Amino acid sequence: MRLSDTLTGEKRDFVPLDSTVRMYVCGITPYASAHVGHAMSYIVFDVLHRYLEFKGYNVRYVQNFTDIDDKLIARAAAESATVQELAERHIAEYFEDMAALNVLEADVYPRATQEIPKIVEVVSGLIEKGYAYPSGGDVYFRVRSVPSYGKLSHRSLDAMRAGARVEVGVEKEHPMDFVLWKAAKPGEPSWESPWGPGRPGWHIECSAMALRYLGDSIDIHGGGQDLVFPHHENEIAQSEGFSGTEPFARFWVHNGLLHLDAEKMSKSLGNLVTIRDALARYSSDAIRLSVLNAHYRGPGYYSDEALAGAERAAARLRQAAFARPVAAPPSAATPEKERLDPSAHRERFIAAMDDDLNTPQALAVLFDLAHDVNRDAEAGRDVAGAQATLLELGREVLGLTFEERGGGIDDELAARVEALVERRSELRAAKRFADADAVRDEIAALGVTLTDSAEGTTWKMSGPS
RNA sequence: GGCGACGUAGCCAAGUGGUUAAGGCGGGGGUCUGCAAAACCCCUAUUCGGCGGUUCGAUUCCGCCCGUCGCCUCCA
Repeated sequence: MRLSDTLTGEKRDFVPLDSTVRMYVCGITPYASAHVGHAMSYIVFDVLHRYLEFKGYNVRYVQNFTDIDDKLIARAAAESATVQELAERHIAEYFEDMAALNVLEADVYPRATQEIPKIVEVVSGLIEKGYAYPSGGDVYFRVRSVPSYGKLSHRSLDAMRAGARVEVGVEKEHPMDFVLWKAAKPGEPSWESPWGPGRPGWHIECSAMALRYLGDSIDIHGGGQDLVFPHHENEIAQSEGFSGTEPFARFWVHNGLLHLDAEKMSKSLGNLVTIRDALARYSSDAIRLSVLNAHYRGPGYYSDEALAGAERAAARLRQAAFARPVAAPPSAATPEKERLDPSAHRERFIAAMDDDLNTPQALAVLFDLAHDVNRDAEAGRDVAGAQATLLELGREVLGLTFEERGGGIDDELAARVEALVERRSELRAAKRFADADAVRDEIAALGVTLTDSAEGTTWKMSGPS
């Protein structure tokens, strides 16, 4: 398959270093609930993860939690909780959110606070090699020691320095030098180190964890586009400086950012919708479909209109996957020509995914397949094999569940609806249609939609309000 | 200001130097139904922001312009 690499700006053939693909994706800083922008990113990398395994690769997937930083400290203080309590709560919530979105688990979820020895080792190594220097209890990375600094984000130190918002710290040699280790302030969580009590700076934890769990050279390093600079740029400087191995990551994969009302969604702007908010209104499949409908490198857009449309689209795939042929049930005796052969669709799907994870195109193939399944099922042909392919590709590769949004119906309501449905059926049998329609209106007022068929009447909760 | 991305039907969104420019939503028509709903089927861009250029031929390559957005500060 071909994959885009932010560093070279090229789309190249992806070949892992050895039989196991090493993939590291930056995780969250657990100081608040994850929002749908996070959902977009982790769904994208989930699909990459799934597709690599679908292709037969072994994947070792590492995703971190940066469970110590300024915002965590500030938020914990505001809530009179410890940093650890706050982090644990949001990490637990994150796992629930990901499970609800049908995101497969990574193999390792290291946490910054549990990797202090490795972090200290990396910082020490960087000092020894001249890439870093202690200063007043802090330790800084010396950006001028890396001539290629800026190679990922395609900018030069001079250009960055020209930026008006860079402040020169008194204890730094260069304004772009960034902190590896921060001296502890009173009351803050801290760990012992050769430079005194302190805590890791922002970027170092990812270098330490990637080096520890995946080695000096990894195949894929992923994250949102907003991490390209400074986070990933600094990770490269730290990791390559420490290990002496280039490249630290062979493919840098960045997803575009999710927008809400024409602006990117972010914690700092406050314009966010949490994953729980979204899941309360839309199915996991709808959320995934809305993400995968656009290429991962471009921006995504969250809106009720888009999600409602995706919900309908999800229902369309589900319908086709479980549609029953109108004629005789399929059997082994079914002539070849009376069967829908999905192999061409399958090839097109794989070709699309092979081309830098072109999920919009892959999805289009699935919709084409759904269309053919419906048409042929109507004509009485055997579509079982095609349906199996639809389910297989949708579930295994795209992480769709083909299930409706679950839960939310209590027994009392169900009993009431059942009784009303029964009454309406009796009225219909008696051809008292006006009365039957009145009952239907009553049922509709409860937020329930009825579906009549030859086998009887079924009901379900209407779509999101 | 520097660097970068993008502008395709009512909306979302793939894609290609040249036969009919994917797919989804929405909309229109039809099948089914007591009527509906749901579901399914059919239809729905002579055209790809604007102006030039290269070319036999450009939506696709180049230049300029207009517009939107991102990064340069915490962010997936």
